[in-house]
Amino acid sequence: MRLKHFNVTFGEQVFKAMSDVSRIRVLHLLLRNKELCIADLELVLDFTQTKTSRHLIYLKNTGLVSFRKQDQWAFYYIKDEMLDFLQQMFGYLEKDPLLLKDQEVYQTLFSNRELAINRLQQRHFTGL
Amino acid sequence: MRLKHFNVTFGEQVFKAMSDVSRIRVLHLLLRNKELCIADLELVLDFTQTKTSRHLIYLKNTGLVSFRKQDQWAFYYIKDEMLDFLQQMFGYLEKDPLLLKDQEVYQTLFSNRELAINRLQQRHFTGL
DNA sequence: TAACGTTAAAATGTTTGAGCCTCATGGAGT
DNA sequence: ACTCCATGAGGCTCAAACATTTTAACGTTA
Repeated sequence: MRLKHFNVTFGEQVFKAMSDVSRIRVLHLLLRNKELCIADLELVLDFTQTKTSRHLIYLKNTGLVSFRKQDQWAFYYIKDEMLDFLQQMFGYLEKDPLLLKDQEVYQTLFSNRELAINRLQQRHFTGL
Repeated sequence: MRLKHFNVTFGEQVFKAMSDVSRIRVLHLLLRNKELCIADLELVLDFTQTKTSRHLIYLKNTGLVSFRKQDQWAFYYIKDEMLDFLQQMFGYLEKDPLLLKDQEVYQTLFSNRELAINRLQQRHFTGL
């Protein structure tokens, strides 16, 4: 169920969504780590909460991402049909230092169990 | 000399360049027909002269196109190192009705010898 | 378990700034 | 003078960043 073709109207939206470094960084993290909540993205990217939320709503409205509510968090993830396209896009950006650093920061925070994802996993282990 | 990787800063610029239907249509025509001058693009796309000129300067400034002066015309073309990337982009848009129509209009005008390109070729045949 | 206060997560209301269009003008070449 | 193209100024729409408010989970106490 991948998207092989789209029209210029949608294309315009998609490119506009990617025409901002903040959103590029968000999409990159979502692409490499399945899903993140607003709070975790804030932490990794060092954004304000408002900025993070706005950009994710923007991405949701253009149809690039979706989210699910679990406990107190909203976990955003890239929509299935866009994975193909975005992976191709980020092929061109895979060497970028800023994106590489973002992923490192994510890994560190995850290892240190400082993310909401960790707490979520914890709860599931303890049976709740 | 194709571009396989670029950083987010340039990526942001490129995506911003493509985040406008007018510029998408221009790039599409340049991609399929090597080079066009402002006046011809005006004619094919039904843009005002100002609008056409502004978008092409925008594309030139972001590094997607370049141009050469010949006789009274400025012929714009897609830069060599961006061909690969743009061809991949437009693979997703190849079925779009508006883009297909644009190319048809171009073909018709070209066949009817109503474009600057035609006059250019004419001059070369007659030896200037 | 009902009620209160506290904190965390996310969304919304507002203003400033950027991008696109049009009209009009300017300049270079034939 | 005519053609082709570029640029300046003004108006309009949309998006980014600010601070603030809503929503909901949690803990304690009784």
